Amino acid sequence: MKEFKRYLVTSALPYANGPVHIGHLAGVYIPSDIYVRYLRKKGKDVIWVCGSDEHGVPITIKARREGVTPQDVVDKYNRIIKESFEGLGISFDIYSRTTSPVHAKTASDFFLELYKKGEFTEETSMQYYDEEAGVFLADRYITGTCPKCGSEGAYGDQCEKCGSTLNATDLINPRSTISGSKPVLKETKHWYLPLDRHEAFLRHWILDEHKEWKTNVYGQCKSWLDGGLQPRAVSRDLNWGIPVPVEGAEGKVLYVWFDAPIGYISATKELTPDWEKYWKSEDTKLVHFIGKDNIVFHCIVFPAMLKAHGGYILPDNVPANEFLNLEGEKISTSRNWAVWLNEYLEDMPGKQDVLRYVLTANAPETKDNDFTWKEFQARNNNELVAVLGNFVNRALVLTGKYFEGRVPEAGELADYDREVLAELPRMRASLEDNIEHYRFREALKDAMNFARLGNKYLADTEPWKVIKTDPARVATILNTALQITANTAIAIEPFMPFTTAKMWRMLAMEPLAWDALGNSDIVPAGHATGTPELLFEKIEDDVIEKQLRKLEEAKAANAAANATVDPQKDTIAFDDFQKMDIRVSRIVAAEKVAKTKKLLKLTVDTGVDTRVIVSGIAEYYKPEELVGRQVLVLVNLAPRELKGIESKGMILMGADPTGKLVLLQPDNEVVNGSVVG
RNA sequence: GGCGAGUUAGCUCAGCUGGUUAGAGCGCAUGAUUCAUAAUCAUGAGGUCCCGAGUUCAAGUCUCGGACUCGCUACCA
Repeated sequence: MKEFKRYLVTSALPYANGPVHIGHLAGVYIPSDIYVRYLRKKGKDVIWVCGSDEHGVPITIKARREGVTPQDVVDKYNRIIKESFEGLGISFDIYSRTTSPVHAKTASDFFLELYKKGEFTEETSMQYYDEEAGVFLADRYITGTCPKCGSEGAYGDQCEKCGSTLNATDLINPRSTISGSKPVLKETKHWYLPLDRHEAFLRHWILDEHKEWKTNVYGQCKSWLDGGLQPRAVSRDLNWGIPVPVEGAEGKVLYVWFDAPIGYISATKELTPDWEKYWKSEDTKLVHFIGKDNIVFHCIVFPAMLKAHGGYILPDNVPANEFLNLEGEKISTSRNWAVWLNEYLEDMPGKQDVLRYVLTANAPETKDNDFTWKEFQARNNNELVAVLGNFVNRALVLTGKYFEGRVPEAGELADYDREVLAELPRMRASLEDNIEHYRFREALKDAMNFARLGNKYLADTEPWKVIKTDPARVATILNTALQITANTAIAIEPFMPFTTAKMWRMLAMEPLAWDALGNSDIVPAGHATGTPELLFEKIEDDVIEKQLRKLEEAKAANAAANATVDPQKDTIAFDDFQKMDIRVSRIVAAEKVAKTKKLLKLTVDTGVDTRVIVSGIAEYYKPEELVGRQVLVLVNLAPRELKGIESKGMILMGADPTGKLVLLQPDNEVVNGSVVG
């Protein structure tokens, strides 16, 4: 195995358009914090960088919606995110931001270097341009009528009513959301990073040289590589971001995906003048902690950028986690279904380590996992209070009671004492092995086993009984118990730093180094311990119920806000309506269209004729449920070919605000072909 | 539909390159104990290892087929 002299750890840059929630923590920030705290404690040369990702279209949209500048938005969330990370003890060496001047220069230079080396290709295309505002319009800045379902308010990249992916140029009657004016098509030039050029290299580097990567990461990479890599645009027409630093690129900025990972480099530069030692020495171990949505960027795109630039090292590992659900449902910012870190810190003061513990114990390391408040309560009460808190309390209370708080001298060790103490180095080895292989759930169990061992030791040796007959033996027992206590404090530190600090205070000791772990002579005899306090307190039902209520309320409030009905469309003449020929028709046959998820091929008797209509309702209706039913059909819609089948007409459906579709059918059976109007 | 990941005790998960009675934590039951935040310790119950076929002396572990869950991707009036 390769020997590394130093470590460079990065964590995915949080996007600065909202606070951080438990999903982010469990997936990325807590695992990386554990890893880094462990390395530091071992005395390794390690730096850990992170920061806010502050560019990109969603931030500009949020700013516009709130009537503030993009800078205001990112300032606000950068502050909230940074403070709440600090509150939870997430110990970055630097938390920077992609709007920093150092980053602007770094990203700009990076682009220029690739540009000079001929690593980009250029392509010219037609895009919408707002003449009033004088800017090219990103897809999200254009609305219009959806060419597919005809509803108003579709965006340039997607119609949220029907879910279609669109090209901005397909929109009927497009309008700029900035000025409201009608945009014009104008030529624009963009730069692309031809990932396909790096495919052979990436294939070898990942598939041959990094078989040890987690299966989800390796599999995802293989999937992308096997599918063939495409050139990716690195620039966009936007006025929020880092300007493309070449001539003729006015009004163009670096695309966020290109800009953001360079943020790791910029942050390192801001942190230390020695940054090159970390980024450009083969004996540095680079590790990217990310969520599964970021795999392609950190395993394919960013390495390709670094390779194309030259001089940079590539990641040794990319431990990506899966997603965390909340009470059985996907965490969703837009539906406000989340536990936000900043709110947790306010609602549960002093309970940072409880959250750190629960999210580590239940981390989505191999598959999506579920966070429930009930489990949070159970883990706190049955594991932290009962096992860890209780053991530490017992050891110290007994010492206080029998030896006035002074660590007693150990006499001759019994065989059993030696057996128990011999466990300590073994447990340390397992703990280290698990952390170094990014198995933090298992590692946490190892750490907790120190406290379990202590509880068992006390139960087996029964000092409260022995004290009556053999106080000297009790001195040995409690000395041993206190050695285990100090070991526990060291073992849990990467996971629960606040608790460890409390334990040193209770032991009245300076924190011991990682190297002390596994030893049984680390608490000196005669030392006076401090006053025992409770490490954790029980969490009662009402606290949990309050959190559950809070979630339900947020969800209800959000549903109410989203239930808004579209405003009425423009008035039309009777003639316009008359043009539509809607008939009551009967579905006579239905089958799934092969190789699609949503499409059904329906054969309908319209009274006029029997024809085929392809409809995207497979997610809501099974074919056999439909046969025999009467529905309303727009029969004179221009035919359209879908998946090679000519679809003649449209089944009329009702759509609720979430986009769910329902059939409309006549109150009574009527003859097929009956006119609707 | 294509691709990736997952499916092991009531719950959350370990089980590496196939090899004795399939493991852990929590929960549950019984017992012990009282130093400790009714905490702890011991013992036990509980598993057609998603289903089916195959390879093998031997399969949770390998191969093929299928089901379901999650993600990426394509198609959608």
